Amino acid sequence: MEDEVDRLVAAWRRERPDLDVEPLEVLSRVSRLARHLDRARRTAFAEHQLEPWEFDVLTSLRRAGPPYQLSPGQLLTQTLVTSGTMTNRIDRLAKRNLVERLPDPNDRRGVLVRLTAEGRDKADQSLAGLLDQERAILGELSRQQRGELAGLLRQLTAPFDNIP
Amino acid sequence: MEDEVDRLVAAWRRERPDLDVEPLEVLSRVSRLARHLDRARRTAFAEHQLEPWEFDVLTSLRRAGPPYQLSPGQLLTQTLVTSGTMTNRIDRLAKRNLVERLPDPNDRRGVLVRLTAEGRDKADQSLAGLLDQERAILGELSRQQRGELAGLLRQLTAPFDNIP
DNA sequence: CCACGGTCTCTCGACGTCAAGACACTTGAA
DNA sequence: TTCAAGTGTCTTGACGTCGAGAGACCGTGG
Repeated sequence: MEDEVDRLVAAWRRERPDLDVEPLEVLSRVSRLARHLDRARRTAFAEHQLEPWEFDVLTSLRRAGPPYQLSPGQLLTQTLVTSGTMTNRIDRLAKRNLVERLPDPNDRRGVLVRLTAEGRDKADQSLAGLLDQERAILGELSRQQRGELAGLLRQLTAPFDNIP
Repeated sequence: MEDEVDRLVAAWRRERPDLDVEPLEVLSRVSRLARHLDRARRTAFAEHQLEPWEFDVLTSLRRAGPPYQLSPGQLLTQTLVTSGTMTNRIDRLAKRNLVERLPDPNDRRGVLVRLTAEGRDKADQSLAGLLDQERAILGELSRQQRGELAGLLRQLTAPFDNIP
């Protein structure tokens, strides 16, 4: 089965035979697949009246375990957005009563963001829905292939996640 | 080497041992890696005074081969953006004299977007830079591993690229 | 005890994207 | 020929993100 990247690579080989475009076979697929996933997630979350960005923040807090609170800075590294964006996100989630902002008792510059009961429910419900959808997408692959894929991707993400 | 997704999955297994979160091992890595790549591309293109979205459009036209022209609709499917976004992109690229808009001789609703000589140069220069950067990122993997990874990713992208 | 660089969060303005709809044109069937 | 449905592009308004910088606070070294 051919995909858009196969066509893209073939076109480059025709137009620029002097270049080695092999890296695109991997990384263009990563970028394009991520865009497809974004769209699929958006429609999946719509059932729960949730935007993808809301899911990202709520589930980061949910994963932290009781008492379900993290600093904005910790949320930054998990969600890969800038600080201005995170401030905005927390504002909107607080307005919807899904999270609340508390002063950090150990650092008066800091703030802690805590999940409300309502926010926790939303996180739990939408996670189940997301996993169902992702299982369907991965249905193409055998269990072993999924394992291989995860391992290869880890080798690429690890440098980004550990060095900076 | 551990990455952020390993930590994420471990946290879910602790907090929600009732759920099978294995799909995240693959798809969360895809999404996160794509964000890292976006950032890396942004800084790489800055040397050429080019934004990632400009690169996407210019190289789509470049790949088309002489006379380097495509309809906005064809550009949509290649870049995975909406039509309103593409109109806006073409406007800005035209203002920078990197592309020009021509009436489609075969369809009076239609428009053709053509690369200017300047636009073609930009595309060629920035592609070489991108490939260098991507090769560095993929340096972690052997040639054979890159091939496996590309093949597995193709299985996931093909349904998105062919069905809709 | 003070000073200073580092850290944390927030503010602000500019920008790019999206979704939905408007409009003009095309196509195929009656 | 005519008309209705389909197609291709553009317009509009709302929204989310980014980057740079400000302000408050921490902590180490002198």
